[in-house]
Amino acid sequence: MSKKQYRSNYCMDLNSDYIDKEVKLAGWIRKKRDHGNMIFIDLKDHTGVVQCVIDTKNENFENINQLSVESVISLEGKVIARPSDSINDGLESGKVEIDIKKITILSKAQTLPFAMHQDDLGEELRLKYRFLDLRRDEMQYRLKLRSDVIKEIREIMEEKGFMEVHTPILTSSSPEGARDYVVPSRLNPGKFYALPQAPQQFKQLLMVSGVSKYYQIAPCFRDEDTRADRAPGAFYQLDMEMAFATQEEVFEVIEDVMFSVFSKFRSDMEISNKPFVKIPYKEAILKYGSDKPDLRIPFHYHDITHLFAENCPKIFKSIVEGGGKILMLPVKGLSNQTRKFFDSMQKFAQDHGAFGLGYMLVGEGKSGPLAKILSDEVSNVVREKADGAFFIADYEVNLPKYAGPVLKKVAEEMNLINKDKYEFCWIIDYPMYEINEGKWDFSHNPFSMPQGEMNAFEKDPGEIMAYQYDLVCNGIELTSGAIRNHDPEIMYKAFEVAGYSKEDVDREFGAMINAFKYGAPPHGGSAPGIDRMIMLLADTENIREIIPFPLNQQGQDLMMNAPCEISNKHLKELGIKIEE
RNA sequence: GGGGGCGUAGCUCAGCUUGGUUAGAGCGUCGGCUUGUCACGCCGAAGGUCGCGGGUUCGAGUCCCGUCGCUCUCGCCA
Repeated sequence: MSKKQYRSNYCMDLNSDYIDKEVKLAGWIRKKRDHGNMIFIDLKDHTGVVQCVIDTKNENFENINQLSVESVISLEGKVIARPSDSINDGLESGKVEIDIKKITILSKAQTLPFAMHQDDLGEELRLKYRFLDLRRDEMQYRLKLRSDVIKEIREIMEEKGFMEVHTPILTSSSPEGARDYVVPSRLNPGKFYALPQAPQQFKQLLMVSGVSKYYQIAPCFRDEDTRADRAPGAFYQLDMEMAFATQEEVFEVIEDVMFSVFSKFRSDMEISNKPFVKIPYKEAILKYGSDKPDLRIPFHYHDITHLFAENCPKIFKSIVEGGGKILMLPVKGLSNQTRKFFDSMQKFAQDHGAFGLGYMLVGEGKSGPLAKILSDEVSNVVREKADGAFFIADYEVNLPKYAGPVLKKVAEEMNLINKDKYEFCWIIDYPMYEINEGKWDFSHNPFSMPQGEMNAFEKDPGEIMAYQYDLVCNGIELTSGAIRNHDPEIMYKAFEVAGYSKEDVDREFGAMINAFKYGAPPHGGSAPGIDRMIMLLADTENIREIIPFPLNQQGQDLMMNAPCEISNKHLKELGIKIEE
């Protein structure tokens, strides 16, 4: 077997410089154009396509004539200039073609379940034949982008002095968070490993070990139901953690990574300048109705509750007196919208749990359902901002359900989202606790440090904020992070509020609480979702488009037939009985 | 677990509203013709358990009930 048995060049290498050179190429037959006594072949490899030509004078003619598309061949031939009237300017190799001398058939292809150029295929079919789906140009591009993004991330992190450490895939189940994927243990019958939902505890333990800056391109496993931006099975995070770091120092690292990666791979887009905007959680809810605001939308809610102090219409009165808010959403161009538009927005809001969605237009005079009810003072405030506004009256706790979706829906329907921007923002000052069925529960990560540390607990739990932050881009949550609680006493106290005894904490989080008793540096970090970053970079609506081998919505791999049953022998070895 | 949408040829879909002769199209496949195409062209052919089960009806792809599958979404996602 000679070293270059299959190929001397790649398809896209070939241009006018190679004319009259003998070359060997290998790849797939993407297209055949049969002219009877002459056949054109588009040969495709990972670099692209080059046209090859053969006619009946060649003894290999019949071999090629019979070959199906997507068969794999190696061919030898001479690079020749195309006749001037058949140059293909749409193809990089379009000035030349290969005059085939000899071909070797390396692998015959059956008729494909779908044609390579089809781009409207059902997802089920694509996943079943993912190896073919990935052969298409669009998917090849996404594979390459994913690889390049991860390479870029690694380079930036290494340059900043971070060290990659691999953490276990088989670990123990944790009572907090999503459902775990579990793996039975043969050596310990009746016991189970869990796949890590994130390397959270390990990275904090690494801090205690004296690692100063840790990162990992880490797989995370959560048994959750699917969403367009959430894949079942595994997803990847740029997991990172820093010792002796403040929130600002973590932000600086993440901002550098995001800014570099997004500018490098989408130079056509406008990207938020560093430092990214910081929005306190409470403000985000009142301004955007969401802790994942899409800042490409050029309008937001305004709290105008104060304008209703004296002259409050009946329908709002009980809300205002009960401590609720009146929010105004001024939108430029609103007065040009049809009645049908307002009706559909009203229905949309109600479907999401709103009591109602009033509006007032102030284009020429006042109109709309609220025009008669609202004071001139209010309409003047609207007029300062726009020609019309929606109004919501509700308690703060109800806002995320519908105020955010309404804002987004209005922007989408009126086509007011700037698609040429990546708008980043930090959401900071998350509440440490929230009420859940009458008791206090962690609203985010239980390992976050409460602001004020031990002194925080002098406040009402609902007033305690955590050093907890999210990074959001175009309405998509890219990462959650926190400055951690490294003090066992504060941790016991924090868990006590959420109803955990000291014994509970020792039992459930033994490794970490124990480690913190042996000298733990203050530390904090974050974990941007790599799949979501690539989704934004590749402009796909669905996260599965940028995952090479995703599971479907039922958590199945239709290509590999996973999950699958296992033999009785296998089950017995694991000490497992399947209940019928 | 709840709600919406979809399921007809290998693929993408039309036909269903208003039940009625032999269920169509494009792409793909197969055969024939074709020496300058590059979404090659022209002629022809094969290919269907209309997801599955039941019901209504003289008659069901079409209407009704059930069921399965896919997909979007709510719950869920410390």
